[in-house]
Amino acid sequence: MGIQERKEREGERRRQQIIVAARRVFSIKGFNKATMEDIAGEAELSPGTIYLYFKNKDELYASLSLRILQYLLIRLQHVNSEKIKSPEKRYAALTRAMIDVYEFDSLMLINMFNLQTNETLKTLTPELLSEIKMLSCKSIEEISLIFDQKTSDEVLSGCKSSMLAEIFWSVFSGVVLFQESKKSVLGEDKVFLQKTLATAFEIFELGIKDSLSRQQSEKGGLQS
Amino acid sequence: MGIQERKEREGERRRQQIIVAARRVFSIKGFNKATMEDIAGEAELSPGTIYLYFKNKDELYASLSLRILQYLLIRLQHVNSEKIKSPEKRYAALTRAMIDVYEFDSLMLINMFNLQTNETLKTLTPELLSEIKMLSCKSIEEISLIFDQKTSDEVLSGCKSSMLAEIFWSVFSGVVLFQESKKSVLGEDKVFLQKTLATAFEIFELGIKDSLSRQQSEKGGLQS
Amino acid sequence: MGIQERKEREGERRRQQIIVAARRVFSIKGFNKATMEDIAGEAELSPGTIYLYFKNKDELYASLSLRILQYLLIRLQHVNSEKIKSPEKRYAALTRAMIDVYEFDSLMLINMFNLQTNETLKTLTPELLSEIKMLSCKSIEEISLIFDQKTSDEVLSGCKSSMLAEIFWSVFSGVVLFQESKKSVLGEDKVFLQKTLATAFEIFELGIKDSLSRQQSEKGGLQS
Amino acid sequence: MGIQERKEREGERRRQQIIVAARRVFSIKGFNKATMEDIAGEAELSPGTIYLYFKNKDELYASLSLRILQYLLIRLQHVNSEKIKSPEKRYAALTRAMIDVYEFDSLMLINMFNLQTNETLKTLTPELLSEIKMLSCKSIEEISLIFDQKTSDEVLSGCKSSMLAEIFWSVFSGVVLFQESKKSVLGEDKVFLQKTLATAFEIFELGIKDSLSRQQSEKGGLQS
DNA sequence: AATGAATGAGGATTCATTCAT
DNA sequence: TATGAATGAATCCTCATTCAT
Repeated sequence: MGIQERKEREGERRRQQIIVAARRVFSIKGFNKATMEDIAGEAELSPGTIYLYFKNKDELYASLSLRILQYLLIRLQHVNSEKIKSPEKRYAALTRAMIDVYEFDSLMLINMFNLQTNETLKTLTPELLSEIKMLSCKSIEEISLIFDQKTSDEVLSGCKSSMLAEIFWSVFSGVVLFQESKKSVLGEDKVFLQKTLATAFEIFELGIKDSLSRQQSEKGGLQS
Repeated sequence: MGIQERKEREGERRRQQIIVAARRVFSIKGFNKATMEDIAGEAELSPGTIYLYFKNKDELYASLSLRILQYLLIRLQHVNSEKIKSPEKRYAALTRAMIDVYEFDSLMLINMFNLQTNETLKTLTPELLSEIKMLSCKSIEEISLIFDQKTSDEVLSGCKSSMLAEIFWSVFSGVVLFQESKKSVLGEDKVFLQKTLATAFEIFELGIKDSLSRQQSEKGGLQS
Repeated sequence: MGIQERKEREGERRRQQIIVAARRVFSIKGFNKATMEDIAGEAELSPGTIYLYFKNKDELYASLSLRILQYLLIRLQHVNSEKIKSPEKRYAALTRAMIDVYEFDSLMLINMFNLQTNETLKTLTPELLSEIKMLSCKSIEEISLIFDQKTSDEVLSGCKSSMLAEIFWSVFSGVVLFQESKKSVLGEDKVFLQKTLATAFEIFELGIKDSLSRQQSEKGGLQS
Repeated sequence: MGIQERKEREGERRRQQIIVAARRVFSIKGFNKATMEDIAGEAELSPGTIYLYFKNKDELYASLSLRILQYLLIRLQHVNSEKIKSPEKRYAALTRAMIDVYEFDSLMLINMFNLQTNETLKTLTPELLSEIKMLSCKSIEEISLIFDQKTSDEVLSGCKSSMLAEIFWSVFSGVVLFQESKKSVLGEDKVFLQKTLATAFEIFELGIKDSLSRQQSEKGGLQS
């Protein structure tokens, strides 16, 4: 048992070793220009070894997303598990969670966003694909839940909260990707992503609050 | 001259023919998996012919972005040229412009957002790259100007309006990309992108308004 | 039309050029040890060109069999079309046909026999596979027909003639392969295959004749 | 010594274990497509272990032939050692021996026939190669001897009997391989190989008898 | 003796790009 | 200008074999 366990842990370490190398190489060279040999070299392994842990290049790339998605989901579930009553505090916790995720591994986060609108998805193992889908859906649902709880006492339907969740997620991904693109296109050196994110979330929060209060008084607005 | 002109116009038609085909193929297969032969087949031309009009695959891909960026800039400049006084109406015009751009060619728009954090950028001709940068920057500036005019009479600094512009841009791209990713990852069939976009902009607008009014009274908040 | 035609003929020439090279290389190095680069080199083409005419290595290998199978079928159909009355002469024509096929291209013939009991079959295009099956079946049927006509006036059922055809075919392939193996295993230099084949066919003929005459008198023997 | 012996016996058991697994895998996937890992898995051993018992893949494959060849030779020697006088009974014993060999291990038999015209031969150790050659030659010689004895009192030269032996061998291998190919190419489900073999041998026997009797009377025919 | 993770050379295949027509 | 056959470098991936444990 102890041996079995140690071996599995050893294998997991290898996987991480490869993932770390792949992350570095992919983020420098991009998916297409990065070769498996590059990654093997970065991981100080031979190319063949990578294939002991990942079926092919596409799956290796997609696996990068998995870790950040897992972290994201755990972080969001944690927010919900705290059963925060005040909507404002719940929203603040959500915002904090997203920024945490970003800080946890921004490179992988960007990889993930790229993956999601990418041809690579179409060539993945069904297992990996459904794992990614499952994690994505669950995360959106958790965000939705945060908004749902928040707005349940404020007369907003569930359908509305899922849309809020999607928009919130969009704002997040949009800001992250835009900041990334600024580096390459707009030539900005220092990126104040956190500040921008915080501002974006703040604007978003204010907007929702206002929307809610208007709905209470007018029973109109966003529902249409 | 007449002949010269007709030839040029003929050439421009060919370029468009190729661009249209490339747009279709790229949006179905993605940049990496799409081959020049695919595109040539779609355009009912031979591979060699494409190289008479585009230096290589990367430039062809980048050209797709160029057209939409040009349209975007023109649309934004038009908003500003109208010298709308009321901040609310100016914001509404901006929102309308963005949705126009989206409807003009959503496929290319998505391509462009992908391009920005993509390896493709790294291999472009300097001319094309700077063209893209220039258009992107100008567009952001135009948006910034819209917010600037809006808020100039509302005690917000220029730095603030450029950040608003960036966040607005992020929200836009985030929503567009998220809707795209929903198709492939989340498995949604019908996508109500326009509605989502409208809602996102509405929330954003409410948030900004609230932020502004709070600033007036408290002289705090977002500036920090 | 003339241009179209010339191009097609040009393409067919290329195919033959590749097939000839492949035949040489496969027969020297065997399937596994022969590389596509070897074949390309032998054909004085680049590796990529081969893939314009053959889907992959397996299909190229299988295509070698196609030509000999086609020749075989035509040769057998010709025998049947001659409507030879005398059973002895019909059998002689069959024997001659088989030896012709062998002389036409013995290397390809051996390749074909190897192919038939080979894993390669499992990875072919359905089209190519069914082409091979069709040709094989038709050839056996033609042989069967030769025996059928021969024995129709000799009280043998169709089932019997198809078995005769299979055994005849087996004798043929067995002799060919054995002679080939003698080269590599038994170290024989000069191969008297024709003589051996002729003898085998002669023995086979005598055996059938005898069998038939016995059946007539005894109504027993082979049918059981 | 006791320990030594037990170890050797243990080792021999392992060899057999591997051979049995290899036979299965090779016959399902063929030589090229079968991997050492496949075989190791089938034998419930690790890849490394196989290399303790067999020098490499080629030798393992060749070893499969060795066993059947050894069995064949013993069986044929047994026929000759019986000193059967009647030519008919000797021939019947030969036929019985061949069918025995087929039944002993048809999979390996087919493998062996494939081996003979295969690239594999070219990479064997000289020792193994000469072992195979030796067994093959001896077997042919034994068959030849059976015919020789048969025909010695029937005025046929030794050259003639060796040719008979080769043809007999060819008929045997041809029928076996053809039946195998029927499975994959002709799509037959039930294979009446034994019956076909019996028929083929019967035809062959009748042919030889007839040939011999004709020779006696005419002093012509096959000798040429 | 047995393992099985790691190796890395080797080969099939692809595809952007060219160029003779 | 247009073609599309040909190219061949580049790269993914396999798998027989090894060797430290």
